[in-house]
Amino acid sequence: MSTVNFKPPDSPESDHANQSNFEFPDDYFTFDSWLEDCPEAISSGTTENPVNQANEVNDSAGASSLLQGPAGESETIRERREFKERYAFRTKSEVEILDDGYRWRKYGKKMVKNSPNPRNYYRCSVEGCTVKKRVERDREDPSYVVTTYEGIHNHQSAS
DNA sequence: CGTCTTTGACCGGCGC
DNA sequence: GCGCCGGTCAAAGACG
Repeated sequence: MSTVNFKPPDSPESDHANQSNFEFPDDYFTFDSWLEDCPEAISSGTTENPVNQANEVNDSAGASSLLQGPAGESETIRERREFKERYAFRTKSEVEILDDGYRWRKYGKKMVKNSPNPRNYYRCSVEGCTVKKRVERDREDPSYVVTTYEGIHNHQSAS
């Protein structure tokens, strides 16, 4: 199954636009303001199983670069609150190209040091839509894919 | 013919 | 001041 129809929670009201039944991933997470600002929040009260999931996402994400310096202990990290709506999903899939009903154009690939797997950057093909998508494989579970949506679609599903 | 993938290079920020 | 790292761009090619 390379095609998974699913609608992000930030989607407008076009629920049953052309897909009313979407497969809900095994693992699924949503972040309103990401967790790089308060990594403690997810590790102190939101975690039921601190074995992986949120911890994995947090650790494998860019947050690690902010937390890697326990010696420096910079407190000015949280000064940056310019993030928009960001949603991270952890899905069990063979392929990272999950079709969510929108058209994505890949604009970059990068190898992150924290992960042996490359990270893919996608962007919505629709002009005027600034939604971006970041897809990365799980560091310890190659069968899992971490998809991070950034922004909100200001148009209907184009597909 | 139009659209999208790919790859390397480039850039800016932050850390040291 | 330099180096590292993540993120983005851009040209060429592939593909339908």
